[in-house]
Amino acid sequence: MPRRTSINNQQSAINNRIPGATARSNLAPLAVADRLHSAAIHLLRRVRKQDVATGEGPARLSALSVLVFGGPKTLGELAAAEQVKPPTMSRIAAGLASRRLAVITADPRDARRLNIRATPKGRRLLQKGRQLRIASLAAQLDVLTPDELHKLSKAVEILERLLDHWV
Amino acid sequence: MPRRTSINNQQSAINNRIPGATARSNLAPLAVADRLHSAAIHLLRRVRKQDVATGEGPARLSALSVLVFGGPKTLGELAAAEQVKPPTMSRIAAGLASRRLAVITADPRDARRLNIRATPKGRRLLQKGRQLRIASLAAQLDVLTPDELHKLSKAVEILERLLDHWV
DNA sequence: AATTATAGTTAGCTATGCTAACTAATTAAC
DNA sequence: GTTAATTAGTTAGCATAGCTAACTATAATT
Repeated sequence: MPRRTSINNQQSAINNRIPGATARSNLAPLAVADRLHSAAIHLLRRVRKQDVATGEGPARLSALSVLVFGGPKTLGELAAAEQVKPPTMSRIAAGLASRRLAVITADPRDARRLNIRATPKGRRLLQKGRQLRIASLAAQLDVLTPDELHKLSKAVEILERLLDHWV
Repeated sequence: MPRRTSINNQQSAINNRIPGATARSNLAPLAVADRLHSAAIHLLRRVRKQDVATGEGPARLSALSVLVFGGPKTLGELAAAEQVKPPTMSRIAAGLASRRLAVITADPRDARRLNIRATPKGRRLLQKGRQLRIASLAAQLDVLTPDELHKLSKAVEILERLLDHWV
């Protein structure tokens, strides 16, 4: 089987290859951006395969993750965090509630608002799924030398800082 | 606004936080896997925002990308590349054809097969979208020092090698 | 020639995204 | 303190994107 030079998927869409370089100064950032982008796509595509084991769709897992790690949220906050519109989150939240992964209660201070929080069951399911993802990635990292792992770790630090300041 | 320690989205689902370390030897891989995973999620989530400008959904953009960078494919090949089932790809391909982003022809050698190839219009649309993604990422990388950029580049090399040998 | 295997399609389901139009509750104006 | 405006979610209805099961058509085998 020939190795594909470019792969894409549902979570990614646009991909590889070197763009036409314009100014001299940003040639390097463009090239690194291109390869980093591609690597991120392929990496997530692979770890995401573990998610089927949870029996839940990506939107629910993602919203649940925000609830588990970010604490209770109103529907609007959850929609904003997930970058979806309120009607979409309305259905996702209802789905989580129907599966007993979250509970939805009225806000005592403002009857318009809904408070949504993860249940212990939701927490367990999320942790299990997340563990599968991380474990599958860690298993791959295991072949690296300590030096490579260290370099990778340092690069992640750079990325974390970048993401922190991203507009 | 407080910074969320963990974010997730449609393309990601499961996320951050340090898992319970078990054996001593794989503590580091697990920790790096965790942060790398999270960084990849956040990075793609941000660049993906550019995709709306293309006017096409993620599945179509992704399939189109395979066609543009990998050349013509049969429906089955495309389905395999995208990790979806044939009926799903059948509709995606029909969608691409209806938008004149790809053409579907019968294989002259085997009448059961369909040959799907990107049109010039499809190529242009993909390149435009991809450019927006890469440019938005490159713009962020631009704040890095040459040394940081170099370290990032080296880490991407490690990742590329890892992905190459991934089962 | 008959059977089996392969390539895609059709039908029908679920989930996930959207906008537009609505209800209900709160806040602001007067 | 009514009335008006704003805010929070829901409902309805549409499109996309995933699946399985059952089908058609073609090719390969026996």
